[in-house]
Amino acid sequence: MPVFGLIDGNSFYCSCERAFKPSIQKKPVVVLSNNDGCSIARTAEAKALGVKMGEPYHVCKERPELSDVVWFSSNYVLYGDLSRRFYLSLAERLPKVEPYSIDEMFIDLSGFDDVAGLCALLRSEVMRVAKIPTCIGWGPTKTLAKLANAIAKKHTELNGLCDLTNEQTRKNWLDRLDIDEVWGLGKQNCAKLHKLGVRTIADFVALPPEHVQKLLSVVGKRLQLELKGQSCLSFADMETNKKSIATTKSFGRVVTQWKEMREVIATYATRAAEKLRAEGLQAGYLSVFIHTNRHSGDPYYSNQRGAVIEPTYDTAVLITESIRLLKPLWKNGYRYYKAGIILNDLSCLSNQSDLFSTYDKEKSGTLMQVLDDINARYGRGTLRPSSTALRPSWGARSAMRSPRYTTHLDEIVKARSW
DNA sequence: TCTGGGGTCCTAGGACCC
DNA sequence: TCTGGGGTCCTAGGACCC
Repeated sequence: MPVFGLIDGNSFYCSCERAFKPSIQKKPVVVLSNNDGCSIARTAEAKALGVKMGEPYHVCKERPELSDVVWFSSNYVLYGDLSRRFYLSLAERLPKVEPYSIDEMFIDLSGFDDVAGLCALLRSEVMRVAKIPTCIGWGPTKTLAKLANAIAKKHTELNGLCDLTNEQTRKNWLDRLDIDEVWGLGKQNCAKLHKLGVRTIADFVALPPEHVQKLLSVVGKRLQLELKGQSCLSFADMETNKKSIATTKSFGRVVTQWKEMREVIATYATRAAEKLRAEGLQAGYLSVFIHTNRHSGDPYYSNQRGAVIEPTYDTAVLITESIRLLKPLWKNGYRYYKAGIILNDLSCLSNQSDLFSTYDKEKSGTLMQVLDDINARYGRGTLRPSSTALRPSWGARSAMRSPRYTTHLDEIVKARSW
């Protein structure tokens, strides 16, 4: 029988910040979203003080009881690098590790005699190598592993481990836990189920499957089977490619001029193209959106447009197409606050020139390779299209970003300051 | 002044085809 | 009076996740 495990980092972004700052080990720590907009990671101490997930920073700042909180702008370069170390320390000891997000991985624990002993070892290794405290849950399906992990996190007396392979143990928990603990049952679905009087996970599991499918589609039906111990979600094939690549960001200040918006879109398209090439992919569908801020009281306007394009990974082509899509979206007089580019219909790139191609793919490939090589060596933005901005005035704020300790030599930890 | 960014999967409905 | 049906592809939008 397969055993699925889920390991995840506790308050991952905060733990990354703590890894290089012993002075904040016991302090309440919060990491903020892009643009220092709202809270996205909180330590237990910060949660105890009442900092909510997604709470705006400008509101938190005014609360006197939060004066001791240590705030950080997000530092994705640092978190990404520690996530890589986290992954490597697991991959060294396990046959299959499937990263699910930056801070959690599914692991294959099938066939081990002492799973609890192994998991305790994995936790201490991740702590040693990446300085990240973790929890591990496991069971016969992914959904149960995820649930076990949530239990381990909440119940500190379990020492970070929770085993749901035993049917009786499982039943005890399912009787006690509310349906909103289930991975995949969100607000809307829980509301539907509450209307039917379904409260606990055991209640949900007891519903007739046809009934569940009618209410929650095949997703709900699958969830129910998974909770019963019948595995429907297998380990993902690591070869499977991404379905979409996006660069969507709010600005550090509102944008009101067409000239600036054109620069935004060119910059985002350039970044999206870099991500695309880093994955060895090309895109066959491109969409662009812009909107104003719906919270600010400004007149709200939001629009989006997409188009099928000849599959490409070429920055210049993607910029041209993006600007073409942007033109009909633009309306003078609005205070724009966010824009984005989304690439879809991704396929592995081929260098063979298409018979009907309107541009020279071989030449484009060479040029992009040179561009990426130079930027890899000398830093992103060393070589860039003239329509883009390197440090634009509309760029995001991140006043409280910690040093990128592990990836930038000039930002390395100082053992002693002179 | 100030409320994230980047993903996945599923469904419905229109266009088009024979 | 009676005016097909079934299939595919594309796109938009909803719900969910971290």
